[in-house]
Amino acid sequence: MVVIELSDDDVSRIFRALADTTRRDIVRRTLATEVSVSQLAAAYAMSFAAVQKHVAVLEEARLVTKEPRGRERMVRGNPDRIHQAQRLLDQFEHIWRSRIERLDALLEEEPT
Amino acid sequence: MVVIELSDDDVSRIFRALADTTRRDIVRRTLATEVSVSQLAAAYAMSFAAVQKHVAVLEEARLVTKEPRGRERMVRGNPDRIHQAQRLLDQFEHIWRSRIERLDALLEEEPT
DNA sequence: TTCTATTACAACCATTTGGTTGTACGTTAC
DNA sequence: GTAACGTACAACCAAATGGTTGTAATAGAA
Repeated sequence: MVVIELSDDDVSRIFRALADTTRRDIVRRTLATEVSVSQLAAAYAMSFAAVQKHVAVLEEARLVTKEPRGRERMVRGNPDRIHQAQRLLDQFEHIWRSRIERLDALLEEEPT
Repeated sequence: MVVIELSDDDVSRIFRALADTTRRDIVRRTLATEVSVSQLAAAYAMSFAAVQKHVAVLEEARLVTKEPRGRERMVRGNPDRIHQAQRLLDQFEHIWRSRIERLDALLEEEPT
């Protein structure tokens, strides 16, 4: 696992990309199996172009990759990126935990 | 820990709220210590009203709570909600892992 | 070659977002 | 009581978002 430093904009792009039901569903599908853009488009009640745009947003966030296969573009979910997002949330939990530790330390202080 | 069922809109709201640098910073600050809205506002190069709106977005996503204290409104980060977001990402990883298992099973199949 | 499927991309539109300023209101301090 | 502080909220604005339709290019099938 290569540890990549995420810029603030990267982080925003990742969460932004995940903030849409259709896009989350696309991530699920492309993590489960490899599918073409047109196969994805067939699954949703919206135009092909709309789905194409959703895939583009996910691609910019690097949550999926697109690979040409004949005339199709196969979309693959990127589990590494999901993992990175998880680690971001971990950092929040660390902040919270260290707060609790500080409070505990206060309570344990000997009254002078 | 109470396990709450998150609606699709809830999930969108959570990720949407986290898709902004200022808001992520507010979450960090309010997980670390309790701060008033005006204290938060003082930390950023934008108007009080703008920060107020950011807090409102976080509040709608239940990532923070606001509690009146005198004339101030104290903002507290909600670690439970962060945890829920983490579990959402966990689900994506499960999908990925079960794909790998399927592929492994295929490879292990006896050629007939 | 010709037809069809898949994709790319531009132009357009309504709504949302992230910011602003201004005004009003309750609370604390003097 | 009055001034200052902290908040709420409305109105406004530019830019981004999520959708549409239409057109063009490329690859595969007939």
